[in-house]
Amino acid sequence: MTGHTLARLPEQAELDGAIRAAGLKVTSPRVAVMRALADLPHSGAESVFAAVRHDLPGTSLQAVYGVLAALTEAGLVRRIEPAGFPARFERRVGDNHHHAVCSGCHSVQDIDCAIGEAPCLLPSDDSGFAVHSAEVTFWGLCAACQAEAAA
Amino acid sequence: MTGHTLARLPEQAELDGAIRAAGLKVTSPRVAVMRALADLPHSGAESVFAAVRHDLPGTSLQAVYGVLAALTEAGLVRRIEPAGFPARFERRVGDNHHHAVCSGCHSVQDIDCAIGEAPCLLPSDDSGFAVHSAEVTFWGLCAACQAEAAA
DNA sequence: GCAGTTGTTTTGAATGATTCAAAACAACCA
DNA sequence: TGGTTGTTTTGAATCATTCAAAACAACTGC
Repeated sequence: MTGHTLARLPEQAELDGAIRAAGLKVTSPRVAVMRALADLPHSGAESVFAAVRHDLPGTSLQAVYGVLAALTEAGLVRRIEPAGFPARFERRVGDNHHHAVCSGCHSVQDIDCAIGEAPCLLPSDDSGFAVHSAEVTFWGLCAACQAEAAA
Repeated sequence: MTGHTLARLPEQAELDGAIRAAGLKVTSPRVAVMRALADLPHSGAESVFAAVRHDLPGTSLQAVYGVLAALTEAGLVRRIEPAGFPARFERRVGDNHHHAVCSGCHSVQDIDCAIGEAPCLLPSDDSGFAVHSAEVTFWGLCAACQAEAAA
């Protein structure tokens, strides 16, 4: 589903600081969710729940939803919602990057801005529409699924 | 919600032909859905249902869902799913155009390709991802909602 | 260090969009 | 015009997500 990154996992203090800096109370479910997303970016609520449960049994799914909502609201995580799929979350925020969704395995990968810097897109004729953000989703097959399809 | 276009409404025969050409049986719910979408593009299932009911009472919501699914499958309509909203449908298919969603009134407007012709977007680094399509959603305020906000 | 306040999590239930399944029905072909 | 096949109706289920009240825990100030 979602590829495991080899990125360094953040320290406890680092996560605490980020959460506190966002004006939120530091709680174990929040830290656990942040850690889970650092480990497995583009996870859905259900996957985050599974990961959180692993080192914090007794955590409820609703708590995970609540935490994800709070973190998203605070700008600590970003929510993406590919058409036809439950929402996914990631900690990479603030840069205007985009996503590629594999139609085969439903994995999501980050894609840097297609053209130049953020905001990298502007409509050719906006008819007076004031653009605040642009969201790009690429659909196709990831390298692994192409290989499998070739076999 | 969704702006009323002034576009010419298609003739019965035109709709029948399109549906038949797609390999589907021509039924009144299908014609009614096509007509509703010609009248009000970017409508959701619920709005289409309301419009269809108007001249075809007795039509069920499930039938509308079924018709929309069949027409989408056949390539006669396109389904768009802005994050956080129920799916919307439109008859403009085959060109790779995009959408602007107003955060104020939730209306959707078509936006022509941002840069050049379709496919107008390619990732800068695709890591072997084979892109089949690119979907762009602009978020912001439509002209009307800007005017209202200014007052 | 400890109590109060405020915000968070738990528990349990509800919601909304969408889909499934079986039976009644209608379009199209011969 | 009848048969076949695909479509719609009817009724119910599903999934992701949200709501609400009560139990609880983090932070503030003492």
